[in-house]
This record gives sequence, C-alpha cells and structure tokens, in this order.
Amino acid sequence: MSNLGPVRTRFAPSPTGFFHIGGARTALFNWLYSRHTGGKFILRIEDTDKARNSEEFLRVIYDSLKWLGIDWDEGPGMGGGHGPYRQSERNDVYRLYLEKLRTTGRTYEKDGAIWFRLNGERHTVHEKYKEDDGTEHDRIVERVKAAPVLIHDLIRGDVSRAEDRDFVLVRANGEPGFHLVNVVDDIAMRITHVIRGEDHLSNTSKHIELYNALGEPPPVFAHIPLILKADGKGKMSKRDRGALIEEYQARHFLPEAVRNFLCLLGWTPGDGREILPIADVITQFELHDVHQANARFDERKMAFFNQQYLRAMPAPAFAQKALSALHQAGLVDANASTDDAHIQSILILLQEKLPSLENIADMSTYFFTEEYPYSPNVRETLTKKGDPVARVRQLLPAFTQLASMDDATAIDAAITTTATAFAAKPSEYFAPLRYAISGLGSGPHLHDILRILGKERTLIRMDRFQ
RNA sequence: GUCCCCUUCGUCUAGCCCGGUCUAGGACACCAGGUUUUCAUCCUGGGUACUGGGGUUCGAAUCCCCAAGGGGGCGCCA
Repeated sequence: MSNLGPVRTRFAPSPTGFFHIGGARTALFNWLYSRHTGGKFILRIEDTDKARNSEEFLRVIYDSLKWLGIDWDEGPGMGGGHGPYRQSERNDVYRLYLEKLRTTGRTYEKDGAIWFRLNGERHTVHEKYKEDDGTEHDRIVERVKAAPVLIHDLIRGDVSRAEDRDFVLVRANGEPGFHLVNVVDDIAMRITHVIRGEDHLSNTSKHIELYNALGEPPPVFAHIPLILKADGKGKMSKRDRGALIEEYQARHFLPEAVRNFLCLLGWTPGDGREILPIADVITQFELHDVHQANARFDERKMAFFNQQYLRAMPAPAFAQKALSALHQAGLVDANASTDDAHIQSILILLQEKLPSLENIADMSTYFFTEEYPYSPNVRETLTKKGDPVARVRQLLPAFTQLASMDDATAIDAAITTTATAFAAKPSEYFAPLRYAISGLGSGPHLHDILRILGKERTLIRMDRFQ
C-alpha cells in the first residue's frame, strides 16, 4: 500500500460529451474514498482535445456533480495549490516533464508527433485489427518486446501486462496527448489513488512505464467494474437511453436516491442495507470491497430507491420540490407558496401516493385546473361495469343536499342512500365519481379529494360530466 | 486476430479470501392471495441461480486446471 501521506483522489473528465452514469459513478467512488480517508478530492478537466471540447459539456459536468452532492476540494472554481486544473492551461508543466523524458532518451519523433520509446527488442509484424465498425483488416506495426509490468490493483490484485507498441506523447499538431498529461498531472497534483474504470486497465501498463521512465513512484490503482447497458451488449455509453445524469435531474429524481443507487453499482455495504444515508456509505466504503464483475444498470431499481426517498422525505422538503415541479408543469404560478394551506393539503396527499416527482403533474392536474384530462383507458374500464355518467347523475341530487364536502360520514350516507334507491351497491359509485371529478382511476382517498375541491367545484364537475 | 479482466436467481447482490452451519440468503422486477370504496400504499406467499468439464478432499458455490461465455483494450479519443 502507498504511504504517500494523505489520500488524494481525482476525477478527470473530458468535456467531449454528456455526463453519464458511468462517469458519475467513477466520480462518486473517488469522492467516497477521499471522504472515507479524510483526504482530498480533486476535479481536473482533461480538455486537451481542442477539436472536441465544448464549454456546454463542461457546464453539464459541474452541474451534475453539484446536483449529486459531489463537491471537490481542489479544481475549477475552488482553486488549490496544484492548479491550474484545466489541462489546456498546463502546457508548461507538460513541456517540463517531456524534457525529462527527452534527456533520458525515451522520446523520438515520427510523422511530426513525439513518441514514447519502450525498452525492448523490436520487430515488425502483420497483425489483425478490428475497427469500431467490426471490420477486420491486416496492418503492419512495429512491435516491441518490453518486459511485463506488474499492476498492483486494489480491486483486482496483481495484473501483469506487457506493452508492445510505442505510443504518442505529443500529437503532430503540438497538443500533448492523454497518456502524457494524465500521468504528469497525477504526479504534479500528488494523486495517491487512481480510481477509474476497468477500460483503463490496459492504459495503466503504459502509465506505469511512464512513471518508471520519469523516476516517479506510481500511485495506487483501483480499476472499478464497468456499467453495462440495461439491455443489449456492451458498456453503457452516453447515447443509451437513461444514461445521462441530467436526464434524471430533469425528471425530478431525488439526487440522494440516484447517488445512493450509484453507490451500489459495484459496491455493497457490509451491513446489508441498500438504502442508507451517504454518511454511512462514507464510513463503510473501502476500495477492496469494490466488486470485480461488471454490473448492468437497472433503472427500475433506481426508481424504487427514488420512491423510497420520496416517502421518507420531511413534508416541508417534499413540498418545496413538489411545488417547483408543479410550477415547471405550469400548474401553479411562480408565487405559489408552501405556506398556502390549500396547496399544503394537496401536497400531503400526493407525497404518499407518488412513485416519482416526475408523475406529479399527471396525478394532480385536477386539483389545480378545471381543464384536467379524462383518461380514455379508465373510461373504457369503467364502462364495462356500467355507465359511469348515469351513476354520477344518480348521485347528484343527494350530493346537492350535502352541507359541505368535509363530512366523510355524510358523504358515505349520501352514496348509500342513492345506491339503495337504484338497487345498486355503494361500491359501484366510487369509481365513476372519482373519474368525474379527477379524470383518473386512482389517486388519494376519495373523501380527501372531495374535501379539497369543496362542494361547489365538485357539483360543477359532476354536473358537467358526460 | 491479440492482450487483459470477469462469470451465484431476469437484474443488483450475500456467501468465496479462512472448504462442512448453503435443501444458497436479501433487494428490485414478476406471479398469486389478502387489506384498501380506488390505487400507484401496505401485508403474506411463490417461482427462478452457484456457466460447463476435470481435479484436490470424507466433504466444494467456496481451492486448482481446462473450456465456454461475457466485458474491455489494441487511436496523433480520453
């Protein structure tokens, strides 16, 4: 194990695409480990590929991390003693380290680029190579018989891998490449633990060659399993449905729930709990407990977590979030307040029924406007059991007699009286009535809806229903 | 093609390091019953898994080997 002093982990995204679940989980594990050990978590932006970078993607990364509650101790917006934290601003650092490699004879130029020279016997070979599109073809490459390097991985144990090709340090256009900047910055920023996806395992042998060539001790490595797409083959990518953090943000998922679920993708708490506060995760999180096998992303289970968090939320916090979702859906105006007793009474009912805040508008439109939609499916189901309009009409006289909609006993009595008069069962009236006044087949308790709507609005809706 | 990693219910996993308590436990999902005037709540129950083969052992999900399958890399992307 490393004894380099306080733990320093980093997340090093490149702003070349949207921020997805896999990246978030990598950031989270680095953050968790730093918090567990009382170390520092550094955010570093790997924006060396000028052609593909965008400020828009960068903003999404910051937003998503903040949304998930992953804060960084050093990095953009935070400062720190090892900046700047954007690689596009660190060219002199790279030049410095490159010079070290040059003076020890480990670099050479070819096709305008600067390459790293592996030590070992060289020979050219024909090899088969598979393109991204699946086509295979032959090519001639120079291979090097380099000594295998041993990767001490906290999750995988010792992995031995031999590099067999020189690689590019600085591109022909003068921009330093990934392997150089990644290693140099981890050295310069005193990173002690490199926690990254398993797809980097084969880069790590290159990186260890670089550490060795620079005479620097490598950090501790921990290659975490990949997240596979929910269905189909391969790892999850930015293009898969449900892969983007910002999507869950837009859908009003609770960040605590998403973060909790992400913790469980590749790690399990020792105490067997699945839903647990982040403080408890931080206490328990150890890298050697991280799994080795890839995990498939199951959005349904995350939705379950989200629902559990929603239920457990203190009412005022729920009200705040619910109101903002309702406002976005255009059901309440900007100055609607959680102090409003009417709104409060609605929100209290909704919290226990809601699977997710993304459903709040669909499930509560009828509280806020007379223009609520009637679900055709529900109507179809109701009609099979009888004519819902007729039932509501039968109910109308008795309901008109009611003093208010506050007395549940009186309401039940009105329904029972009507049912007796028409030789029906009281239960035959509940569903049609609910449909008439809400347009839906389910929801909060009928008495509660009636009480909130009040007599006048209820009667208008019943009367209008056809 | 080549190198590396992985392999317990449909999915996430516990157990594996330190072999017997595993007729393999939990969660999500699913199915069935019950509660509920509705239901998206709640309760009860159910099915489904140690990839295959060989070995070691009195005994293997647990240790070893092989195979198969899955994943990743093999970019002047990161």
